[in-house]
Amino acid sequence: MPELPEVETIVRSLRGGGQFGVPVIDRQIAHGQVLWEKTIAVPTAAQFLQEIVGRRVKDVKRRGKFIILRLDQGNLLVHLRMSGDIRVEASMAEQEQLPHDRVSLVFDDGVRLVFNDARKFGRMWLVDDAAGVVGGLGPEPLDDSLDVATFYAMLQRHQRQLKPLLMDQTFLAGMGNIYTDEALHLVRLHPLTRSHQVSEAQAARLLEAMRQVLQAGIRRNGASIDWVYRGGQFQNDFRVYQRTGEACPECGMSIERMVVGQRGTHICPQCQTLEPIEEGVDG
DNA sequence: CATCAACCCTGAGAGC
DNA sequence: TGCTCTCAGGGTTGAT
Repeated sequence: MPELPEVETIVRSLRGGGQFGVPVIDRQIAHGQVLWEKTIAVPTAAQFLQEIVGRRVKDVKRRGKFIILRLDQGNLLVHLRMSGDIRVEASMAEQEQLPHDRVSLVFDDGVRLVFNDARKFGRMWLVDDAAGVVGGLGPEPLDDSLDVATFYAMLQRHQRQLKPLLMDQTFLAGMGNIYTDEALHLVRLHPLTRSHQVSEAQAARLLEAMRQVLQAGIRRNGASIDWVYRGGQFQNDFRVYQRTGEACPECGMSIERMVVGQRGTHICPQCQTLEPIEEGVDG
């Protein structure tokens, strides 16, 4: 499931130097094709096809789990949701229509960017102002401007279950199911811990743990789960995610699966208890 | 405000 | 083999 590290990997590729080989920056869109209309969230598919013509990609950025292609006029935003993926085909020879292709953009030199999405949850927006789409997002967890005091204060403002709160994109932008489970295990916090009961010391360690797993994910080009998302290696480093029944890397206890906020959640029942642990938490 | 169910979808795995 | 059923999962919406 594309989360921050997977999206970051794709953004870096689109900028050049990544697995796509061909950067899209400075390329001009000659025309587009929409094979599944609902993929275009804004405007209508027909308007999108009309308005996208002639626009040039000036930059590619990430905000939370959104890919933002800054154009010479306006912005094209992409959210991969569950199963979205982007590929760039350099030459006509390698261009082919694959199952689940939803939108393709052909540049004036023949290079093609294709949005493929088996589950059809992914969306694209063509808007003047990106803030209209991503304006409500919380801070970036990897941004240095998010310090411990700020993060602790954010947790104090809510009395919610920790895991759903961390995954709430208006609270923090980019955390998904995988990296949240991994970070919580790293700091031995139970996913049902009430956010306002997290101490400042725990908040500091949690922020550090989130950064640690996100950066590890980026270094490994993201995580490839099942058939979704290709090229990542971070799935080999999972501590608890999808490791139900396997031994906790810290204590050897069997990893358990539970449901929190309607999401499959993986914890070590020995390391991550709901009762506050005053001793031996450091690790 | 916090929580939850339903919804959008389809591949995959289980059960038969 | 092949059919049917169930589920996962990010995010939105509406209800409690």
